[in-house]
Amino acid sequence: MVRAPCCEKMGLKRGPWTVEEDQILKSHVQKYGHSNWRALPKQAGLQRCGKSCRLRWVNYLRPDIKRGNFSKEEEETIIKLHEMLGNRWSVIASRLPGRTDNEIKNVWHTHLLKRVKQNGESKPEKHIRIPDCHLNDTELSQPEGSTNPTLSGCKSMEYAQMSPQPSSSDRSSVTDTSETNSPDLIKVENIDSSEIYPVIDEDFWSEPEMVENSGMPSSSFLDDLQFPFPSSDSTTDPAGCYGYGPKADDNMDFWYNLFIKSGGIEELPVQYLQRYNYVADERI
DNA sequence: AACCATCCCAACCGCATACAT
DNA sequence: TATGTATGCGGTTGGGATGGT
Repeated sequence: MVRAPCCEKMGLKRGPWTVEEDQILKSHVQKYGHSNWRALPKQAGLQRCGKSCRLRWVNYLRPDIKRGNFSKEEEETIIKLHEMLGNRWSVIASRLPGRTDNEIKNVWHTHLLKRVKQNGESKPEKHIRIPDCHLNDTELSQPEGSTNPTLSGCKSMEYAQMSPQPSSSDRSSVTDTSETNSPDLIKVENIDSSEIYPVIDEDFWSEPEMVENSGMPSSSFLDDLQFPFPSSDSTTDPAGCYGYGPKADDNMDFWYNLFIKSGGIEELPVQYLQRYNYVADERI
């Protein structure tokens, strides 16, 4: 059964916004903020649902929205980021101050996708999906001169210069930060890759200790694995991070990609992920 | 001028996640 | 821990604008 749209319940208005509605919403948000979108339309006297108000504000009324066509540079940035991140429009938008995820998504589908196809710019076989908890302003990059990370195996590692990830509700703060440093655009190529990829200690490269005839790493080897998730109490276990990270799937994708692309101990990720009911075959 | 096809974008929907209790 | 609610995100769509015939 399909859930009825929220606006239908109360006979609330849908469709295009009028100038009057825009004015009411804009002045209300500027005056009182938007701590509670659900209550906002009632307080402001709008016959709209909170979701609709939020969308209108975020995509159109926000004062920092940049209008007009995308510059060549902006388009290049979108293409580049899309190649790295896939359809993660909100993350891409956070790199383009004044542009909304909706706008970027539209531009991608109407212009850029065609251009990319025309130019024969192929999509990577698989995106390296960095967990959201690791995506901050300085973390959108890749190892120098390569599309994919080249880590081989993983025993212990730590992140360099790990900084807290703003919550999704803080998206505007990401934009604001970049604006204070002036550039309209944050250049992908200016980001230091050492800030995102782990610093690996020597033990990292050692072969896993295997249980005889099982194809499985020994339990002591698994127990010794160090995972660099900062928010978890259980830093030795990706599943320990599962409940903490903003997007659990992203965490697993990250690890999966990391391991699968490794040349050293390919058995480990499959076995390890299966331990957490993550069907590896679907991800290959 | 009239019709049709395509483009473009604002707005919507449903799901995932975060947060509160 | 379980459940309910609020918010954010990404995919999709409706309809106005534009261009071609």
